[in-house]
Amino acid sequence: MLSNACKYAIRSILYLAINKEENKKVGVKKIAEELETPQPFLAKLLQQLTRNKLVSSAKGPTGGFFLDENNLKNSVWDIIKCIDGTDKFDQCFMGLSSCDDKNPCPVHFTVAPFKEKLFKDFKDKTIQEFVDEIKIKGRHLTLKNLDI
Amino acid sequence: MLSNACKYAIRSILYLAINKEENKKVGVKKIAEELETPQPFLAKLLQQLTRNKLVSSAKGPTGGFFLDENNLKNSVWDIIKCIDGTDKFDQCFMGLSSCDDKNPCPVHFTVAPFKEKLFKDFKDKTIQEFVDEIKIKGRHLTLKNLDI
DNA sequence: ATATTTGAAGACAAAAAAGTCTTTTTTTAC
DNA sequence: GTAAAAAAAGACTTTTTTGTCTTCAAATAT
Repeated sequence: MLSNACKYAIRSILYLAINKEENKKVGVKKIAEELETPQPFLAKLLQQLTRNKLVSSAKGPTGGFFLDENNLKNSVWDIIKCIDGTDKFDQCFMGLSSCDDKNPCPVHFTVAPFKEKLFKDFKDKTIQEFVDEIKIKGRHLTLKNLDI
Repeated sequence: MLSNACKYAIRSILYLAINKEENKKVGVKKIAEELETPQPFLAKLLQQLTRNKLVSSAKGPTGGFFLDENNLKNSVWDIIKCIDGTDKFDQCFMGLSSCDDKNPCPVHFTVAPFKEKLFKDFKDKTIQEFVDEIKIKGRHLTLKNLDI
């Protein structure tokens, strides 16, 4: 559903939001290690996110990526729009060019409510709200902290 | 979620099941036209499905593809296994290598019930049953018969 | 028998996605 | 001021997906 690129992007931003501290910036290297993603590939993604004002960055030593107040007001949906675009979410699960409640494909009524719920999760909540919920409910983004 | 290849394959088989008549075979050309898919690409897929006994075929004039009784006993899941494999269904929506009820990613509890339902739709019902339901409930696979 | 029609098979090509590498620019610490 | 550290930018490569083309094999109608 989402490309690798998009998954990396979402997780990066949630990571930055969760680990946000005043004046702290995080380098690609660190983020890539934590999320276990290919570093140069992630670097490109972070640049794209920065260009689109979903992430903030600073060059030079002590530089890195971080989220400012405005960045935190975006939604996960904004990230998806930036990296993957949202066309694929409008498309029929079985590939029909017209599939809706009136002319449903065989799995339309299984897929439609799911999309509805997922959209709600992604569109309505800001990154900040998403992260607050993650912290309360204990969701995770990386395997690093899991003691097994 | 599903590749184009897989969508074409599923729709082809459902098409053959819906339009099944005694001793009638359908050529790739006809199927590709009806489903509006690239013909040579679909031909390869049908060959793959035939090799895996999900579809039956006959060469020569009046030849073509069709479903025998055994073919109708397969499930949509069998088609997915044949074309895409099922790994992607086991993977986390956000790309975490371990994501389950105990260590859920942020959208785990939105995605999990959907997968559950979708699996049920795809695994439990045979093609025959799937098609019976399609016929009763009036689902569609092509745009050809829709008068707008 | 043979021409024709159809699927089978595999090589080939194009496009998209994923990922790498190198160079440049900016900034900070010394 | 200079060296080092970081992001920015863009060219490049690899892999996967999607799709085409050509040749071969089988079966049928005549």
